[in-house]
Amino acid sequence: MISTKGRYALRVMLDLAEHAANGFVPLKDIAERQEISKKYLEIIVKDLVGAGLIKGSSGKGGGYTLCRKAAEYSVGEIIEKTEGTLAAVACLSANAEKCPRAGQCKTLPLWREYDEMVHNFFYSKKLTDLLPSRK
Amino acid sequence: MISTKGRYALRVMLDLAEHAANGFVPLKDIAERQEISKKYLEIIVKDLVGAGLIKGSSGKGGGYTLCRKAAEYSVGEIIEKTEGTLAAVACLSANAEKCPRAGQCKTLPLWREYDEMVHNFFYSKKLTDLLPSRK
DNA sequence: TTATTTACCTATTGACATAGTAGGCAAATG
DNA sequence: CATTTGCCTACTATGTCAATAGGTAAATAA
Repeated sequence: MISTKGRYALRVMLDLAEHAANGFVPLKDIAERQEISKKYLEIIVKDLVGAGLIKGSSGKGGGYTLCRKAAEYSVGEIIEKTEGTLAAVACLSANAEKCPRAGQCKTLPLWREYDEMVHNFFYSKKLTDLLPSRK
Repeated sequence: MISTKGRYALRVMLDLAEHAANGFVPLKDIAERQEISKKYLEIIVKDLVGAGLIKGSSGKGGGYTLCRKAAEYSVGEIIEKTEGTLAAVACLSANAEKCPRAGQCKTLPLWREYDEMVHNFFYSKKLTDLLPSRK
């Protein structure tokens, strides 16, 4: 299950994309618009900054802003960076130790297939796909 | 993420399907073949029995057996029954309280689409799809 | 009838993750 | 130099995960 961390991160990214014109967007504003505790968001944006997805600027007139254009972000990388992994089962997680039963495991191919499907789904979805199209 | 409970449940079901000819299969045998603690498996088969997927018989010559033919089980129902839900995000879980932001939530359609994809994937996969085809 | 084999039941545990909160320091601007 | 902002460490309550422990009940075979 995708936790609040990943889901909130996505909402923060969307909020930043929508207010990109304003330059740096203060976290306080995002917290109010998204109705999420600012304190909790601090943890999440820290991850996003650490992952190089957004950047922050201190002081008056500061806030956060995207590093790239909205269309260049996939939902997958946002979730993966904040959630830690996109893997659906522990055996397929990046830091998983090698399972001794892998060779004879009848379920492993299923998990692989699932994992690939999920990966494709989220990495083909761009941030702009979630934005309202302005005509 | 799909936990051990759902994954082990699937392996138990596959084991039962492979040894269906023998009638009731003792949990002890399954535990040994699958290299999973019998004690832990007890919890899992209890769920499976409760969900009406398998049935147990006490005493010598007893064990567990499938209620239907292997081809009539979808992987989805096995995981859903043992895992509690197949929902990828809390907002889409069956017992979720109505989110007041649902109307304006820009991410909800994404989760719905994802949820549908996952549901279709697992419900279209049958137990027999994971079994080696004997020629 | 009694020993054995099996399922089935309740309770408990340690480790870890989740979803935050609290209280500050550092930097930038007006 | 006061205010606004980001940034940092620490703490906590609650819950879930993955088991283990120690039984009772039922069915069968000797």
